[in-house]
Amino acid sequence: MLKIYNTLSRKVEEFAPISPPNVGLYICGPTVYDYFHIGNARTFIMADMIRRYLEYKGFKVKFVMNITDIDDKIIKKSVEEKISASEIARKYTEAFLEDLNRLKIKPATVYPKATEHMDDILKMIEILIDSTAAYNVNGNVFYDVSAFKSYGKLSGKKTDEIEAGARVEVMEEKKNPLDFALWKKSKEGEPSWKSKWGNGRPGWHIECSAMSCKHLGETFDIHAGGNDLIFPHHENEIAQSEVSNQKTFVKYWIHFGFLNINKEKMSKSLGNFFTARDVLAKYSAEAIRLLFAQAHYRGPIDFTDELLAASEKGLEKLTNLRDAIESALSKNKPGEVDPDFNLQSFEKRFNEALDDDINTSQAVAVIFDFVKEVNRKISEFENLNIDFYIKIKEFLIRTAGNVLGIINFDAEDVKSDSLLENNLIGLLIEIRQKAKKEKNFQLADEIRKKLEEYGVILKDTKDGTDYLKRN
RNA sequence: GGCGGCGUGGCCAAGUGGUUAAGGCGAAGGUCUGCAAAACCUUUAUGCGUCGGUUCGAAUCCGACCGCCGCCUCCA
Repeated sequence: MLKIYNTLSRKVEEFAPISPPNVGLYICGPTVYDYFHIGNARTFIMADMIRRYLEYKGFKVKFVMNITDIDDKIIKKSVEEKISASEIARKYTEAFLEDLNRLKIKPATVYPKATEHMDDILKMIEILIDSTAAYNVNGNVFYDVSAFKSYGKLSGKKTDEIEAGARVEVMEEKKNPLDFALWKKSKEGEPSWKSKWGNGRPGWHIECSAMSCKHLGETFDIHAGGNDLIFPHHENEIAQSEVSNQKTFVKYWIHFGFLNINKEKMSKSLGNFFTARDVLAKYSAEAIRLLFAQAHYRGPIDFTDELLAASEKGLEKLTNLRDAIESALSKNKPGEVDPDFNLQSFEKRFNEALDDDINTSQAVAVIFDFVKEVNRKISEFENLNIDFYIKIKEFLIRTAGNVLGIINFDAEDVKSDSLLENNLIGLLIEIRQKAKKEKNFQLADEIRKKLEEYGVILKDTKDGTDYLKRN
């Protein structure tokens, strides 16, 4: 039974979806005005792992990730770069989808865009005005926080205390400093949409309420996002949706910890960030995912090169085993030994770890324990039967592959697919073999070293020399 | 000021009342090897921020203190 921490109740709860086996999962996607950074990537990756685990458990997940493609920041950027706002949005939406793909994040079921949901947004604002939870001042429409008694239930904030903090934006048009914009009047030359209240564009919070309702219904299972969205963004979503639909908005709220740089939050405003692209240029997606999986999703991670390098190194344990499995399976030389190997116990431990509030760190430990145990069997017995290799391969694909996304068995870099290349490498291996026999180790080592420079790694085993390609 | 969280080996990190405190990186020694690589074996926290308390028993519960971070404003 999966248990998960719910920000709303501040407790670990049993996960019981509204209409099993279906699960609705919504996550706040990016505002597309720039490349996203590796801290954003943590949220996307952890949501992806939760989604994949739910699917592993047999749930049918509808995964919705919105794209905010109209916003003040996009307009600002379009002025700076002298390109239209829609062109900025288009460019960074494309980059966003590309980066998700490179991070091995499974595509969402839908990526709704704000600009394509104007009717839904306008309709929701109208309902809010009709129910007196919103008011129009000269073409700006605001949500009236005092209209929603439960305001603050997610963040644990009380409206009077927030006002005491006096750090909220004060606008003369607002009745209450906490009120937030649902519809913003557009200035001359800015992108705008027609509405009853004049030309303008939607506020940030209302988009998520309108789009999640459209794609997942008035009440859905899981809403996830970064810690910093709890207040005000998610609080405001609750206020809008629960007043306009008169129903509970979301059953489980999940929030992810930050990625820090020198113990400080990584953020665009502090400028202390690396884009996901920067990091992907130096490290593999699998290493990034392993790094995130090794910590608890709610805690902070201090991001450093050393940590990523360590993850990259740890990953080699996994890829080395993968290569050994593929090599054994391709040899077509079935052995007879059927080792005593309790695969179920590993699968059980893996499940228990993730069932316990998505303890990915524990799950990773199970995978490494498994790798060690398999390697032990491989070094203990010379010819293990094919059945054993097939079973352990399937286990790794199911768990480390499909759920955690830290290993890929479809990698084309294991062996070359070019016959000529294979033959040439085979020839060099033969020559090296002869050199070794004649104790010409200098030549043998030179061949090995040169091939390594070209990305071909030789491994001397009892049966001869094996090789694999890496770049 | 309000609310939330954190402090575990050289580094990262799980564990939140009960056998020898997971796992990864690093380090040392060994097996295998011509040498490597990989893999395996052994070693690497009598102790979990500090001081008290509860308990037969605490990293785990309670109290105080020290240190660090986040949200309260656009931010994953």
